[in-house]
Amino acid sequence: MSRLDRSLIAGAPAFAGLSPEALDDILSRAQIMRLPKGETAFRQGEPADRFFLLLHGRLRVTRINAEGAQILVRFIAPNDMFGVAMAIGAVTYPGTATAAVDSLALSWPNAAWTNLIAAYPSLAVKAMQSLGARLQDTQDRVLDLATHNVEQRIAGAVLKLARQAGRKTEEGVLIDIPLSRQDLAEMTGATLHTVSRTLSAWEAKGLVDCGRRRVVVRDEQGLTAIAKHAE
Amino acid sequence: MSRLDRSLIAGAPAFAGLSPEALDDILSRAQIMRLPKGETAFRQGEPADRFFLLLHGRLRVTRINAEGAQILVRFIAPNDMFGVAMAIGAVTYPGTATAAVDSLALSWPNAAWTNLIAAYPSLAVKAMQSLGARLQDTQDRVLDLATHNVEQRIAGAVLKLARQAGRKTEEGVLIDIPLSRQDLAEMTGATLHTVSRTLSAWEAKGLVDCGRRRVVVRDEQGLTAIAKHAE
DNA sequence: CCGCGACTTTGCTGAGGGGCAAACAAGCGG
DNA sequence: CCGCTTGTTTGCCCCTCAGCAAAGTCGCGG
Repeated sequence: MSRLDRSLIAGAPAFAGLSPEALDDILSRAQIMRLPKGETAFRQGEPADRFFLLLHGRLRVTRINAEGAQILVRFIAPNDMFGVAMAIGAVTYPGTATAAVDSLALSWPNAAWTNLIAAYPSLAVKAMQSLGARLQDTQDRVLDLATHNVEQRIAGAVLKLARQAGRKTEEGVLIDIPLSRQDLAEMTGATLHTVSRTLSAWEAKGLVDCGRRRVVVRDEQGLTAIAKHAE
Repeated sequence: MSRLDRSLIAGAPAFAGLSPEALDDILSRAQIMRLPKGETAFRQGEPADRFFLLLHGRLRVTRINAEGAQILVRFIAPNDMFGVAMAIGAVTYPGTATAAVDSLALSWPNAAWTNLIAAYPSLAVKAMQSLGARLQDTQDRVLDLATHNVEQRIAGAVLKLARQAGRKTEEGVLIDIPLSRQDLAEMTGATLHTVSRTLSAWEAKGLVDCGRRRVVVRDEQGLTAIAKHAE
């Protein structure tokens, strides 16, 4: 088995500030895995036996309820840790993580978690902070759902994605993840029909430019205005 | 200054399993505070310099956005820790905690957090788990908002409150917190008008019995049916 | 190069529920 | 015990948006 180079994880905030030896130690317990587009790292309800770090690509995390309704919880970006169910005391994964594009991840067995945070306490602090940030985000989303209408919510979601996964092009900011109308609907609590209608209207006004699973933001200002205060 | 007795915090899950000496040590750095009904432990946006443990009473945590829209984030029960902004790397409190009834809390300066988790690592683990549970809860709430209609959401909220703060009476399960229509509206993303109409309809059907800031669940089964599947 | 499946668009309809307005309790302080 | 503040109820209107239906399109796999 070829050794993994420590540069793989040096960029992850969770491991920031650790010594090269520590990184090597951490890496020595990791397993690398390829996740071709469409494949899942784990599924909701499965026993949570490993945790992960995304090296490359993007994952989509979804959550489904008893009635079969689904939401898109978040996109995972490179250097994000995910599936840390053990840390939060969950025995099963609370969602499903699917590769939105061909991706590459490291994974560790759950048993490594306890050892690692004992050896590197900063890891626990970082994990808690990222959990806290996600809690804030999720609470903001509740506030958004409770107080904004659909058009405002879609605008907010698109702007957020543009910030998280935007790539500048000559036409505007391209959201660099395959993003269907259905995805946007599951992010905003709308139907794909309404999302489609809304994007069409925006396209007519020159705010965005979109195609099959593709959205380009042309007028960030305009969208921000809609997100804040639908006139 | 009178010493605080360790029995005060022995019941808190965060401190479960610690030795009496540890509890005394932790208590020695704490300050006790009375929170008469209506008073706040902290307000959203204030610099977060202390964290808390509720000893007695109930607190209501609210969060408000730039436009002035407000949601009720959660109720804090005795033995819950709250305001642990430092642990999650927040410099200001992300919400406002107000006493819903006369309450009693302990508080520690932020500086104590680092010392405490270093001395008692189980505290960090517990904190992470409770944070994880809250994240799960909040994500469920997003799913709820995105996929259920208002009546289902109100039913869900009432049932949850009955479980968290219910007290059996001869008429049914009384929710033992002053709970206005407005509160329920802020929990479910509805208007107080709609909440009022819904409760009136339920009262007519004998599902609940309610008055000023008071709700009694008479037919838990019936409410559960509504929450799951509005016919 | 064709066919099929996945994704998107658009029209129509109706109901859920928000906004507004006003009347109505129920405590609380004086 | 009265008046006022705070919380609640209810009616009416109208708009947003989901539901249903059906017709495109794009692109991949054979």
